[in-house]
Amino acid sequence: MQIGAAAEASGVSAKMIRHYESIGLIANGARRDNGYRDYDQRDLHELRFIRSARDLGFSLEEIRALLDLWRNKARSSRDVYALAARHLHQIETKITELQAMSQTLRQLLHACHSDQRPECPILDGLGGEGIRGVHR
Amino acid sequence: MQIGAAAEASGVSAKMIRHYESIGLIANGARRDNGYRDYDQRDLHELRFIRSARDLGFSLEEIRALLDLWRNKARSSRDVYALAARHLHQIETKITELQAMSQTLRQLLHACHSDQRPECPILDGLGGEGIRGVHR
DNA sequence: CCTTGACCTTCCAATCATGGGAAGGTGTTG
DNA sequence: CAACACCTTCCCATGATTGGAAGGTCAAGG
Repeated sequence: MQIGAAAEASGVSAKMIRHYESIGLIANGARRDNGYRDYDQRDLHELRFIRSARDLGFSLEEIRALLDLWRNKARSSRDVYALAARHLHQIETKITELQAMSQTLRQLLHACHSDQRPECPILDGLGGEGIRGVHR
Repeated sequence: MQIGAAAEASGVSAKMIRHYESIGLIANGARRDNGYRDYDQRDLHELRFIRSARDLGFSLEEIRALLDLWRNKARSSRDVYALAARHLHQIETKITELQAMSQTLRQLLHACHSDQRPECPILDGLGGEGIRGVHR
């Protein structure tokens, strides 16, 4: 299986497959005589794993750790749980931040007449001292 | 007012103030004889505006547009509203995506025993075919 | 036999917002 | 005069991904 087919089947672009290989996330796999990369079902499984983890927002470093656990038969599910729980917490923190932003934005939008006149509470709000957008 | 004081007062780092200047987000302002940048209350107001907009998640390109509107006395609040509304929509989309991720993660975490054994529904879920994390 | 087109290879660059650090100038204080 | 706290410009790194250039490989069709 060439890289294009593996990309198609896994949902990971050929570009990214090469990149993951270059940073050591996946092993430098088999090559054919012509130098083309060759993928089997095992590789495909790994790529799909990565794809799923990316879809859940795990960083490549987190995925590196997840792959280590996945490959390690002597792992404890506690370690996996801890990693995933930490990530969930990050996501929830992010959601909270975004909700604070969206709430402030909605208030500003609500105060704005949205007509042809220049007066605008949105600009006034941004120009004022200090927006509660959490962040930084 | 030197750049350090302006940074302190605006919440925008000196590094970023120079950067904003270099990309034309703020004007190439006044310099003293020694070459040091010099800031007044007007500049400070602008920096605070940028800082607030960043806190609300606006990109620098969106902020560029907002600043244009802010400086333009003949603006219509409708244009400001449209820009902000578009941004709010992006944020809400992002929140929805993150909520989908967090829900899937919570389900996986809930199924995991989190003990010393290797069996782990989290890894199984990631290895399975297709995670509903929205995204990409 | 040669061309076309669809693959593949490596390498370099761009994105976005920010920070780190080097190498050097300026200015005040002890 | 030295120490220190500023400032200047310039280059590089981050994270994940994409784009593109320049070139090799291979099968089908004229």
